[in-house]
This record gives sequence, structure tokens and C-alpha cells, in this order.
Amino acid sequence: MDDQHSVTIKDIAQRLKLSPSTVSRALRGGTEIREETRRLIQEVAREMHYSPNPIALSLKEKKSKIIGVIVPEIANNFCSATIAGIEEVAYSRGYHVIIFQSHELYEREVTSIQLLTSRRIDGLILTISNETRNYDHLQALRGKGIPLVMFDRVCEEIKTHKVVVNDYQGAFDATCHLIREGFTRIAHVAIAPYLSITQNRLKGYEEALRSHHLPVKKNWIVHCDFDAMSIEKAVRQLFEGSERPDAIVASTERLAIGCIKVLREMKLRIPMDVALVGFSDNPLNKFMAPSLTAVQQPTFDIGQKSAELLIELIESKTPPKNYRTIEMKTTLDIQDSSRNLTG
Amino acid sequence: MDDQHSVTIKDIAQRLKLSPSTVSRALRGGTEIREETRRLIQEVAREMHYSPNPIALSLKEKKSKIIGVIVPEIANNFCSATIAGIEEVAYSRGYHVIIFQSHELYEREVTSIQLLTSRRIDGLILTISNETRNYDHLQALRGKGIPLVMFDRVCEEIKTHKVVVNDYQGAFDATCHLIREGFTRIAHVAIAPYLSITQNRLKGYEEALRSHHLPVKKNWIVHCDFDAMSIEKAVRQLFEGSERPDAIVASTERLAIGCIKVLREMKLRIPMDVALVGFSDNPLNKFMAPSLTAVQQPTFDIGQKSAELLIELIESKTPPKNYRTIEMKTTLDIQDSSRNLTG
DNA sequence: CTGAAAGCGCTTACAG
DNA sequence: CTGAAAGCGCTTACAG
Repeated sequence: MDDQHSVTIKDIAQRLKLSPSTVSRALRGGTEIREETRRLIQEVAREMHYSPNPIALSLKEKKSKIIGVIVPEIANNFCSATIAGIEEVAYSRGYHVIIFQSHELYEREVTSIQLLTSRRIDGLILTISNETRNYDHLQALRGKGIPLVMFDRVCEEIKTHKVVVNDYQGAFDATCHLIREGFTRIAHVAIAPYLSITQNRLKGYEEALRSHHLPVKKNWIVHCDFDAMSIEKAVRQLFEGSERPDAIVASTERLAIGCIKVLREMKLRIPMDVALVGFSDNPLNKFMAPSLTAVQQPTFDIGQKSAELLIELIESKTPPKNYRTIEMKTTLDIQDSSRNLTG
Repeated sequence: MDDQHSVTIKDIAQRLKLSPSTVSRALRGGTEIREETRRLIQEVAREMHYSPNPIALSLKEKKSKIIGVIVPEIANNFCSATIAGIEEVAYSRGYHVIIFQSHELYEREVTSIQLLTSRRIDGLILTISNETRNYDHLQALRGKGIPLVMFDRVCEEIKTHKVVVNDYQGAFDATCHLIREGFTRIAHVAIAPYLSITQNRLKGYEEALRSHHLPVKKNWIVHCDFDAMSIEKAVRQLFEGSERPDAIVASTERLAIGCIKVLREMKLRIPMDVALVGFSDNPLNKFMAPSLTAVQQPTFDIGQKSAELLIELIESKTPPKNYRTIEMKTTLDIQDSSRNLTG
């Protein structure tokens, strides 16, 4: 109907009988131009609905103004809320966001990074998959000069800005809360053991038990993958021994839901037979049966902060003297799943 | 550390003492090249970790290989699941996806489209905001030759491929189910009245009542915006009249959750005092208190189909003779929130 | 203050 | 079969 072809600087130049250079200068805001010419050009540009071609700009400036994001699963409340935070900051600073999902697979994470770097992204924000134990693909980003910010599941081995929550404290508080409610046989269901968040949450859990002189029992600590089978197996295993737990600290939202599901199948009531605390900030928590007590992570803020740090890295001329790890605060949202109704 | 600068076709040419043209041809798979030269070039390219610069390609071919997506809110199960479907198809066909959120605001929808078109996206997939009643911004896409696919909240006025579910049938089935359970005073809580999905679901609801010789009462049909206040007001309003409903059909997931929240505040029990059916495919539905009966939409498939149709439009040389509207099937997932326990 | 030229990385008619 | 040239849309030293 209209112009299939977008208007370019050349079109404006032609119409005004000026050179493209002059038009570019007028639009860019360089100083070496007569104020009158500039006004004229800007007016015509507006009139012709000119908008600069970002692709040409990218080619010239070797910047794509695109940020890559890799998360395990976009259709997961933690991830989508974080992404919302990332997007808000990114867009306000003129960046666009391209999202990849690792589906908790190391393989997919590596491929995603390759695709993303071949797209010439300006920087990457990621939380590693449940399988990731080798960080060469992240190290490679370094080699290519692509800034990186990690959040949630970070790792020691990579030196860069990171955004995490106080996992240790969160798990500690959750466990103490259960103890205070009178539960004494508290189990812990976690994801892959080599992940930083797993280790920190595990430490918080253990320390809470110790500080209350409760034993830390190895077979009350189980790790699982992300398939339904694995969670089911792990949870059932907890109840096979002679001494059954009376409460569970689940280290992620998915695991908490998994626990609810399996406990229900096993006809164990929450919290009467087994109490439960998860890590989650799902707004649906309070509408669950039972409503779910959870260590709440400030997901949106985590996303925002990650994006801010990344853009800082992208736009600073020199690499920072030292990398920061921002630790956000969690809060324990107490609902019914952890209440001792028999007390 | 390594090469800050990515290797280009020129680098390969230099090393092989060939011209960039030849290298390009070898890599692109043109026929006019000696098999031996090609093999050599490809080998060196691999060795040097060459990957074509998509930005240069975009500039040349006037294609960005980027698809824009606009949804109300990414941190919403319906949206994120649909996006997951879109991404899967997009990536498998070499496209990347840039997401914008309208936050249910017409204003933001318009701005997003502007930003997206200035990004030179190859096509757009969107579901309109709750506020959108004017479609000039979508029509403008036409003018610019940017293909469009609408899903979920579509509109008659724009002629293009669309992906919807059988909203009429879904609401009809949901309402019939309630009637079969013995509920007779069934209300309907919906979003903006001018949206296609609102109208179709409303029709299904009304027709179900009529076909069972139940009256359609105007004050049992309420529409709300997306803020919590609006939902609260709408639901409370339902119970102000002399004749109170004994069941509600909520036309989206958000509204269903909103109903649960407000009914709880009003100390009305679900389903004993008021039964509830929503539209939702949230995997948490069955873990809610009470578990939520819902018309399930095949979200992932909707996303996949939308992306397929869009890419078809993008890659076909000629505009299609006629636009299609794909209607997906919903299924009614019956849980506790709609059971008549008093019967 | 304005313009011509070169270049970002790539492709593709056009010569040879 | 291979290379030189032009061009995608833009910016920016370099002249004038």
C-alpha cells in the first residue's frame, strides 16, 4: 500500500538537495552544523517518518544493542518474573532482549551461547542449567569480549558481576521456622549438588539444624533432576527409611510443587503429616492447597539489577577493577504448609 | 584475551590469497565455484571459527530474521507458555524473538509496535491489550509491509492470519458443566466487552443458559479491567443484588484467581457457596484450594501455530489469497471448584 | 558549515 | 571458475 521501503537518510538528502553526511549530522546532533539547516532537516525527517535503521548502525558501530538472556525455562514463574525486570531496564536504556531456554540441559546452554554470540549480542545475562558443571562456554565469552552477568545459579569459577539472594540465610530462616513450629525431623530436597545455590541453601539448612542441636542426617538430604520421575523418586526415598521426616525444605519452586504432588499421591497430608517450605515467589502460593510457605526471592529486582550491571559493563570503556556480587534479601512468607496444627 | 574482533570473510580471503567474493560464494553454497576451492575455504573458515555476521546480512538482504511478539504480560502463564511455543518454531527456522509487554495498556502497545518496526522486524505476533479498540497501529503495519499474526485476542477489523481457540464452545461447555452439576444462578466475569474473546465466551455462556431454559441476567454479567480493584469491585457487585449467583464462569486465568481471592475475603466458600470455572492452563490449577476447574487452552500449540503462520507469511513471495483463522480445541478440566458437594 | 570518500561485513550482477 | 565493483544505510575523518 504505502512505501514498502523505509525512508533513509539518502531520501531526505535528495529531497533537500543536501548530502547524506549533512543529514546524518543534523539528526545525530553533531555540533558542526548550522542551526537552521538542522531544524529544516529534522522537520523533514519527522514529516517523512524517518527512523534510523538500527541494522546499519549496528554494522557501523559494531554494537547490536541486543542483550541475550538464557534461562532454564521461560514458562516458569521465577524466570519470567526475572525477565520482566531485565526487559524493563533494557528497554529504558535502548536495548532489546533475546531470550533462550536451556531447558535445564547443558548441551542447549552451550548451543544457545553459540547462537547468541553469532548474533553479535552486546552482552549476556544467564542463570546456568541444572546440568552445567563445565564453564568453558562462559569462559569463551570472555575471549570474545562479551560482557556477562550471572544471576541465581552462579559459579565461583567465572569472574564477573553476579546477582544472587542470601540463599544461606533464606534456607536457615526457613529451617528455623520449621523447628520453631515444633518439627524436628526435617528433610531437604534440592537440585544438582554442584550448583552454588544448592550448596548455600544446604549449608543454611544444616546450620539451622546444628544450632538447634538437631542431627544432620545424610539420607534426609536428596538431590534431583528436573523430570517428574526424579522428583518422585527422591521424595519417596525420604519416606522409605525407618525414621520418616516430619517436614521438608524444598530448595526451588518446582521442587516444592513436586513435593506437594508426590506427598498427595502418597496420601500424606501437608502439614499434618509432613510440613513444607519452598523457595518461590509465585503469587499463587497463597491460593494453593495448602497455601505454601516460601522463601520469597525478589525476582523482578534481580532482573533489573542484572540488566543494570550488564549495561554498565557494556557501556564502560574499561573493564572494571573488580567484579561485584550483589546479594538481595529474601523474606519468609509463612502460610499454612508449615504450620504445626497438632501442637 | 583472544580476538576481540570476530573473523570476517576478508580475513579468510587474506589468509588464502583469494577474493572476498570467492570466499562468500564458497560459504554460501553457490554453484559457480571449484569443488576443491570450496572445500579449502570451508575448512579454513571452520578452523578460524568464522561465523557470518547476521547484521551485515540483514543490511544486505533487508531482513532482520527477528520476529516481534507483543503480549500483555510475560509473567503470566498463558503468555509465557505461548511464547515458549513461538520460540521453539522461530529458532528452528533461524529466527530470533524480541518480546514486548503492553501491560494491558493501549498506549504501550502502540509504542511497542513503533519500537519494533524501527527495529526492522520481519514480522509480528500479537494479542491485543485489554484497552485496545483502535487498530490504526496494526493497519500501519500493513502499510509498511510487515506481516502480522494475531492470537487469542484478535479482531475482525484486521485481515490476517489468526490463531484462536473455540471460545464459544469452551464457555458453553463450562457453563453446561455447571448446570449439570446443579447450579442454576450462574454469573459471568469477563474482561473488556469489545474484545472478540469476551464476546465469544459471553455468547457461549448465554447460549448454554438459554438452551437449558435458564434466564440470562444482565447484572450477572460483569466486565473488569486488570487492576485488582476492578476485579474486586466487579465480583462484590455480583453479590449485592437480592438474588446471589451460586456459580461463576471467569473468562480468563487472572479473573479466576481474582475471584478466588475476593470470594475468600467475602468468606464465601468454593464450591459450597459459589462454584467457579476459569479459563486457564496453569499446571498449578490442580494444586489450588480448591483445585480449579478450567477451560484449558493449548497454549504451547497456539504459540507454535502462530509462529508457523507468521514465517509462512514472511517467506512467501506473494501475499496469500486469503487469510486463515485457525481454531484450536479447548478441553474442560474438571476439578473441585465446580463440584456440587451439596447435591 | 557542507560534501565526497571510505568503510562496517556481506552478496551478487558483471567482466574476464 | 575467480575477481573487482557496487551497494545495503549509516557515520566520520578529511577536504574545502
